[in-house]
Amino acid sequence: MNLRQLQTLITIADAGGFARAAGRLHLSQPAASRQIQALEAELGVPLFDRIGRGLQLTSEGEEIVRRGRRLLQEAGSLRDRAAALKSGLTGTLRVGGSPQNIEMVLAPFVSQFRRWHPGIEVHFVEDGGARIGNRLARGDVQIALVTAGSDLFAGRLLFPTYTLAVISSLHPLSRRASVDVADLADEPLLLLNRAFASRGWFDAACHSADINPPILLESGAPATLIALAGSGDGTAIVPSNVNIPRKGVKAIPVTYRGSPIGRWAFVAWDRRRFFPPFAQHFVDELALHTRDNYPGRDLAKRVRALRRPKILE
Amino acid sequence: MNLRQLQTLITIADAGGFARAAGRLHLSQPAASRQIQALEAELGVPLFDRIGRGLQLTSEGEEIVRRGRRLLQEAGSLRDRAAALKSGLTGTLRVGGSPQNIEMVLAPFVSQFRRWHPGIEVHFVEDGGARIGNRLARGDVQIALVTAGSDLFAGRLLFPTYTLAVISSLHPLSRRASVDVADLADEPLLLLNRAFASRGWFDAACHSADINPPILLESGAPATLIALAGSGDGTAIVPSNVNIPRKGVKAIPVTYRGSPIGRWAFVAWDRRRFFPPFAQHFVDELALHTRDNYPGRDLAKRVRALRRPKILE
DNA sequence: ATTCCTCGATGCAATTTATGCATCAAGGCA
DNA sequence: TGCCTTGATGCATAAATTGCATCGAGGAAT
Repeated sequence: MNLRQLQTLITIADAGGFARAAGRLHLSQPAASRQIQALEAELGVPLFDRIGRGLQLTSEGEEIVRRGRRLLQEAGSLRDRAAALKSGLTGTLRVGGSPQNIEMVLAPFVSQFRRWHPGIEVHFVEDGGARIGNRLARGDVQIALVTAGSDLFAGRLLFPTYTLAVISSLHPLSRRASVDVADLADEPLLLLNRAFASRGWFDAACHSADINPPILLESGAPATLIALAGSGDGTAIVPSNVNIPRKGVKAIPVTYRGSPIGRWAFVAWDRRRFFPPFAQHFVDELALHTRDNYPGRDLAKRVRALRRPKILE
Repeated sequence: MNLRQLQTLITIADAGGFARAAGRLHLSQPAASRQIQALEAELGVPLFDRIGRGLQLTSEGEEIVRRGRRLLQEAGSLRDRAAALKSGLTGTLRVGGSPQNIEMVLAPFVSQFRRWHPGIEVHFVEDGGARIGNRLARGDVQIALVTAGSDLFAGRLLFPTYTLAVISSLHPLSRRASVDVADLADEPLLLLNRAFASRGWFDAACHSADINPPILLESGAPATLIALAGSGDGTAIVPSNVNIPRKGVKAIPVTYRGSPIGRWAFVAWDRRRFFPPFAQHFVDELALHTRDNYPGRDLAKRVRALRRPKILE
């Protein structure tokens, strides 16, 4: 059985004759005749009563035609869908990021992206910032917001992410424009756990500076750390892409030897995989969007007064 | 696009590799590879990311696979349905007959037939007894209950249909075992219209006997005629397949030159058309059923005492 | 009754399509 | 580094589809 044969069958049924149908299908009459013969042979059921000059579907034929119509319709819809996917106006896009980046960067952008590309279904995949890269390599996501790259990935820079010290407004350090890791040597610290990429940067800086500050709490929830810092219980170290309340606390860039600690966030995709057109649009528009909108942008001017953050990779 | 290609695509997606899938499909690996290439070329969308040793569907591929599954499932269901139709256990049967025959013969039988063949859908097509033959020739019905045949039709005898005179029990003729058309010469008659085949038989007999009885009423409703006859308003001439009440009236066979006037009813079908197995069953079982059950059977003994009715065709 | 015309079926040759074999290039693994 | 597996490709072969010419049958017109 064959979509072609079914198409022929239906055309013959509609046209009321082999010759007429063959014309419509740009086929010769014998070809149509043989297609129906093959179909009848395979299904084991006569589809037409050949009565003299006329031609009429058997009751079996009628049923096959009904079902064949449905089948062809569905096949057509598949073709249409493929064309839509090809055009880039439709498709499914899985985007990965850390919970913070999804909340602060991707979600706001995607709500706009969805309006501009109603055919594209965007799905978020959330994972710790340190594990997003694997997800991308494995193909779980087509696009990821990361701070560390790989040869396998192509990418595009978006915005810098700094390491911030969040302290109570009453704290003596809160008047400073920046804090060096050395200054934190004796501060009781509120740190994120190692699932956060930013934790790695801070640990590395502490190691290099040869300091070992006391760790009061290690958490997976930045908000918890910030709340404790607000109560004066210590200094929270968080990346600049977290949501920081306007009142009660101050966020101050952390530096090491005068340079802010951080990485550029960039949007990455897998070089080895097919990268559909709408994914390219996503990347382009995201880059445009984050030129002016990204978490911690209000700190950027203060940071630029120090020095440009180091970019790895 | 092709059902075969879709099957291959899906098998590859499930098996996770061209070679493995090719094995399952009893195909060589290059053949599978080329089918996918053709599909990708036609749809214009890459279906797989070939990453090193591994293989993974693109998001487009995933969607095509989903839809392909549905398509193949529907195709399978079409095949199954065709097999069922072939087996003769399922199908649609359109049966034609006069309203009287449908009411008195077909409906009672079909309610039994449906129990024995739950897969067969039986539809009735009702028309005047004189027009059923055309319906059969045109293909509107596959099977018809008729009294007049044709070279085009095959058929099987079922039961005799006599012409009856229905009169009030008070009428002087009501004691007789039979009535000759000649006896009706001066009776006021209640006749069916010419859509009824039986009307033709009676007219022919009157013409042969050279009589011209007064026609009181010509109707399409046998019950009306019988009701009037019951009130003593005349003699109703009806075929023996109508429903005759037990009280108030007597039904007496009408003869011409000593022979009852009538035809054998038979079940007919179109020689030129495919006759599915279940239709054959229908005919066989209907013949069996009407051996002992047919309208007017209680009169049959009285008629046999006269002479066997003439059968035309 | 006869002739003509149309329709679908069939024989046959040609072409297009699909397949298998052998082989290649690339990536993963020991 | 060498080996093994995986998918892609060149090429020859096999299978299928198709078109042309033609046949036989059934209607329609004369």
